[in-house]
Amino acid sequence: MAATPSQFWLMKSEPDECSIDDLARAPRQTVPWIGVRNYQARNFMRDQMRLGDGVLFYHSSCPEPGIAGIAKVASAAYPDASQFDPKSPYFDAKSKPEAPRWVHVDVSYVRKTHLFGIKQMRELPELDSMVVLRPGNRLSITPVSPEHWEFLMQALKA
DNA sequence: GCCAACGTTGGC
DNA sequence: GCCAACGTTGGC
Repeated sequence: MAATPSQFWLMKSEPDECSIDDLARAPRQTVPWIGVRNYQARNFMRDQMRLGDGVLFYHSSCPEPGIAGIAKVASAAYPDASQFDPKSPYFDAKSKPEAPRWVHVDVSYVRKTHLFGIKQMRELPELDSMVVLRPGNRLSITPVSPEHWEFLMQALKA
């Protein structure tokens, strides 16, 4: 049974760090979405994400930015261990184990798509209200409306 | 490597 | 609690 997810997200990942292929090859095809150090993005994961939510897996900061695949939310939010590791680039000296500042969810592979580039996205009037396309948007996690999700599912079939 | 956008920090 | 300086993001 594959219940239709009710909420949708776009999550940016640098393919140098974790590409859609890396996700497909990961143990149980699941990765912990560590390293988010932005409160708004954290709050989406902590307060709004639910198991099974649909995820557009987006490659950023790379030669071909765009949607590279489909994933899903695979856990509730839990503390990000890297914030307590002084050797990690994500270390946060101000975060205490008894009150972790940063949490994250796990994300699981669903399928790879052809790369749907940001340029292509910007050319489609159907998508022009997507949060991720707003000028200067820097949020690594943005909500996606059911309409945009449905449109993209159709567009990504081909 | 440039630069616009914008979140965060810290002095006041 | 304001706001300037600074750092980061991310497309180009």
